[in-house]
Amino acid sequence: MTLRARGRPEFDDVYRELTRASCRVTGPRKAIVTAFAHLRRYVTPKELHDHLRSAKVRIGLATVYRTLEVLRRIGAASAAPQAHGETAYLFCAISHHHHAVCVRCGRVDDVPCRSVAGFARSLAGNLRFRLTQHKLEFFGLCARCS
Amino acid sequence: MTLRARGRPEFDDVYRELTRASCRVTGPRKAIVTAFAHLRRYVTPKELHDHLRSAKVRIGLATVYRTLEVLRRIGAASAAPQAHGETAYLFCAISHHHHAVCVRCGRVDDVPCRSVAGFARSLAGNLRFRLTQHKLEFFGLCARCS
DNA sequence: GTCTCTGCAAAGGGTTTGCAACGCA
DNA sequence: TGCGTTGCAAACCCTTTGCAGAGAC
Repeated sequence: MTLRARGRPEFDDVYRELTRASCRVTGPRKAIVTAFAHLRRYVTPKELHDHLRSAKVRIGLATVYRTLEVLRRIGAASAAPQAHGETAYLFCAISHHHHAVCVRCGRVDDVPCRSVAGFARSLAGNLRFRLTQHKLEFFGLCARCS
Repeated sequence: MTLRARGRPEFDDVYRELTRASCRVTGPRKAIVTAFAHLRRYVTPKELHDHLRSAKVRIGLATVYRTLEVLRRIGAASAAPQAHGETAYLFCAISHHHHAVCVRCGRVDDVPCRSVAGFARSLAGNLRFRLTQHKLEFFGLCARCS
């Protein structure tokens, strides 16, 4: 397993999914998608809103919240509730994968979901990512329930 | 790797850690620890508060919040921010480990953190836990930063 | 033209804080 | 007795909602 840096964000994929979900491709939404994809890290709605405003884009905070929720619904963003109560979002490809988050610069690369064996191998040294933390949780049925 | 059901909660370990952290072992804190450990699943502060009140324990919601934060700090609880904005807490042993959460009954068992190889083996069939979902995220330094 | 989206402001809801009384150590 | 803790209520802050006007298709 190797880390695959995301290429140029494919906005068209996102716009297509929006249309498929009966959502409109509006100016504010395009501005949000562009800034969101450009940042390439987890951002809070407020952060994204500030970013847009400082780029002279007149937009409401509520619109950022609503758009991020829509993007999450169509699979173009992943949400990560933070400890402080805020929710951070990451622009990402519309497919199942994991993330490798750099704790220094915040950059996020996609980690394709192959097999657990591949995961183990990568930990042996192939992964060009110095792991310092991992978060792992299992969900399923315990012995009594299954 | 096998699932190890937590034995009788070791309250004394918790009280010892509290003392070590210059925190006092008070009546309200004992009540919270007892109820918290008894529940053996992720609970929100409000849920725990309601549980205590219905058990005729007079206690303030703010105290529950403050105590859960203290327990998290000393390692006796793990916090999991929820999608809705709430934070759920789980009473757990004071050592590094993972969790196996039953999606039906909510029961949580500790999964000792051995090696990744052990993790892979367990997935091959030793784990008496039917996995239906997993959540995995890496934190560290990317190639550029390290 | 229709139906969704937008910005603004107010409401909502979880969490934190200020403070005087309380109670471990 | 000293200092951390508690309960209550108000303050805080992130997020959602209501609504009238604007805009996509």
